Amino acid sequence: MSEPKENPLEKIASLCKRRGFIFQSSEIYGGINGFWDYGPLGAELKRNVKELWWQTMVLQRDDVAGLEATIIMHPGIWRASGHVDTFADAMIDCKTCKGRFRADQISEIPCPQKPSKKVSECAGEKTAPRAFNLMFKTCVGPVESEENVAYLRPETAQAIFAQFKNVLETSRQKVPFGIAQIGKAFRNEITPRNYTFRSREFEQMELEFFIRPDEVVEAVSGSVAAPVSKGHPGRPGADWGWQLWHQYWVEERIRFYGNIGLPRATLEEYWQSDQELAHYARATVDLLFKFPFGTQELEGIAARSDFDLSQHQRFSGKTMGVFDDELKAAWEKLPKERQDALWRRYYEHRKKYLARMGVAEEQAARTATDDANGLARGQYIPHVIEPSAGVDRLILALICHAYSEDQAPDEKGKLETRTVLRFHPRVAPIKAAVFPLLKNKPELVARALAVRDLLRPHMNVFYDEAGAIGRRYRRQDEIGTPFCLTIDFETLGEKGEALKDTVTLRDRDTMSQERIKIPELLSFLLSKIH
RNA sequence: GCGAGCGUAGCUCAGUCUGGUAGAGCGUCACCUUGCCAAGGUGAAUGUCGAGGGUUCGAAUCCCUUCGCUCGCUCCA
Repeated sequence: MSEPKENPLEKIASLCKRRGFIFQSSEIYGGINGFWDYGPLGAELKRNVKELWWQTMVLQRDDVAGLEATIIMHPGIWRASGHVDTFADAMIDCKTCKGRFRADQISEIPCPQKPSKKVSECAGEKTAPRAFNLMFKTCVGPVESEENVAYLRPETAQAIFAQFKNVLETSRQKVPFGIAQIGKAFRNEITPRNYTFRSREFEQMELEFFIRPDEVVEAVSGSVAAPVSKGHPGRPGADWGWQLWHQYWVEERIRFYGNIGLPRATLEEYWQSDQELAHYARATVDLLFKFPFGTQELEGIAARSDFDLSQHQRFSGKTMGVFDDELKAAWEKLPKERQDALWRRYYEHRKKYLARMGVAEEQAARTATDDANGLARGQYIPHVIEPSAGVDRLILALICHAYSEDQAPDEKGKLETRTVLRFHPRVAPIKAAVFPLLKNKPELVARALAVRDLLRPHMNVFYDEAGAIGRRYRRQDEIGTPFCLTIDFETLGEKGEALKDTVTLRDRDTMSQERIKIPELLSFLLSKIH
């Protein structure tokens, strides 16, 4: 109880609170489980990360468009996505064996303690069936009733699918292209754990990248390029099928993490096995980070086939298909046997999907035939590659990775522990701190404020004149500020013309100092933070 | 949801067993000092001891409830 904290996560949580990165939500009322607030520095850090993602995924590309959808949507969306069914099972707990079972399965599942008997027959004391819904529920309109129940979205992805046609028509994009969104999502987790890692309210950065089905690629390009090696496959080609697109996005995402200070070596790629894959997924790669509490997922890059758009097409009755004039033109020129082969493959995929979703055999065959006939008219439902990242767990990963303690000599040469957040300058909440060497010298203060004002329009800078200079450096180390600028008597020209108008530039990681001319400061710092 | 442990200042913790109404270190703020890596001096602010209820003349301390945190189960589309 009185032991000093050794768990790194506890040290990090203390630092985050002490310095204003992360607070517990509603703390003055005792807190609320699974909800976290970002303080001044955390808010800057998160803004930087989201801005970099948006820059990388949307603004610096010409094949991705943005979207910002509502949190509350038509409940039909969650029926189509499967969330209402899979989230809303009635569960029964056994007080004897501590097991939890779906109420509709207790006569099939064997009791964990007495496997000879089914759960419904064993002697364990059981609770009444309880609704177990992981989606937050609310009512639209002032009257609370079953008819106006709505849910807070448990993921941002579905809004992208629901608005797919609107975006397609207004953005002047053609498949392959993507729709990106950053936004809040809500899950009523049973056990929020591990600091902010699994929260009930969290933010996602998701891209749904729509591609041609392989049959269409083959019809248009003659063949589907196969992945040849590991690593980034380079610039996208017209003959890429889903496998290359999937590999491309895995590598693009790893690059992104490298650019914000999580190099490849800090991540682990985990390819889900066939047993783990969701039934509609063709492949899913999780990008994992080694948190102090275990190696956990930061992002999943899933090849989701045409499942999502197909579901919304079936449930909404609106077509989610696209018209592709290249396909139409190419199809006409294909020899009959190639047409038939591609038709057959597309037909089988569609029929398999429909059958799995419970569509009757005959109806499935009819619908799949219609779908396959669409190919000749240039019509198909796009497939999708989904890189989906959690912002808050990325923030936590950045802080955990940045956190370090090293030994630095103090004034008397004694070694002291120095706590440093080694953020990449791109994400650091404060880019540069500006100090007058002494605060009781008005010339130094005035000059320091002038340097602050020079930089402030371009980056987040922090001015500090309180305390000894060493203490001010250490304060900035602890919040991850990469550069400190000290205005001293050399700056004022007291040590000769050569040093006039230069400042001390102190580096957070090496603690080394160099002189830099004030007119060169801005371009130097911008080169480091961009 | 179940079981165990914990909750005292911004942070880390002492005080709880043996009821007598709150402390330390660090941090923060102000002033002085300070010529480049947590220096020194003086002063200050901050706790309904997680919350609610009970026992008692008196509760941080004992009891109950509740909320929160941690760990183990469970769950994890």
